[in-house]
Amino acid sequence: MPHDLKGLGVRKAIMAPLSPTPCAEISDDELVSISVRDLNRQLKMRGLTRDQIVRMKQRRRTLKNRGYAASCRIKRIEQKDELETEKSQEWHDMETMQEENTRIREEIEALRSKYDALKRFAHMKSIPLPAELDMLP
Amino acid sequence: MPHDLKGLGVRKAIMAPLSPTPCAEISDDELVSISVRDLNRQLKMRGLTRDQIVRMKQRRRTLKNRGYAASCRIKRIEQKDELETEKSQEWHDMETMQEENTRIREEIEALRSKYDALKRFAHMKSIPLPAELDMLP
DNA sequence: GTGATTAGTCAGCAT
DNA sequence: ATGCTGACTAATCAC
Repeated sequence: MPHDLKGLGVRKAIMAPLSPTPCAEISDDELVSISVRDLNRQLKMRGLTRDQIVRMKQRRRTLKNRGYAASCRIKRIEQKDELETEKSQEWHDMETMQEENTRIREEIEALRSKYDALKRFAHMKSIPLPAELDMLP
Repeated sequence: MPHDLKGLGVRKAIMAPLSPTPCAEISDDELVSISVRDLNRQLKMRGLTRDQIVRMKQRRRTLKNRGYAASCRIKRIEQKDELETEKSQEWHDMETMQEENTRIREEIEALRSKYDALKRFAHMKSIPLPAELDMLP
């Protein structure tokens, strides 16, 4: 998953002390994005000393690390948001089911009383009910 | 909330470059824990230069910051754990309610068929039922 | 080498 | 001064 290093709230003021090398010509954006092969080509093209090359490589690594750290933070925030979203969704489902449950309980209550009324009616009319119809589960 | 700076996986190797001051005698543990007043007393007692005092104060701040960062991370982890715990608890409650719901639905079904049987019985015996007892809600 | 993660440093905000 | 947090550096680990 190639990550987009841009737009991550970079603290540019801190960059300066990291690049005391006046050999520039290669921007940070290029430095982190071009391939190692191309970078080596570029470094050789301009006549950089061994030391300057090492510093460039280190700088590349640092810039990469900066991006990794940023995406790590973003990931953390996204996971937290996801958890909270799922939680509130579950809470909502819970609420719905709770209501459904209440509704069903009322329905059962209504059924029960209707059944009782039916049995009272039978008793009033002195109609004997078969045993299996006399008892409610 | 005074925080416990100990046992936070301190990278001691990194401390060295921060204290090039040979004026020690005050350990890091003391430095972060004693009050400002006591620290000032100690600094005056030993004859530290203006510069050394500034460095000591800065070092104190850095040590404090190290602790703050650690507790900040711990807090983040705890909050995440809390969220996950609450979520799985809700999931469990959900499961329970789901079962309850199913149970009630079966109960209602049983009631309904019993009621129907009662009505069929009445019809068989040619017993006229009052309208309000003939219809189920 | 790349990417992720952890501990630590520092700046900036709020108290 | 203190405490917290975001952004960054550096170390370390897995691949």
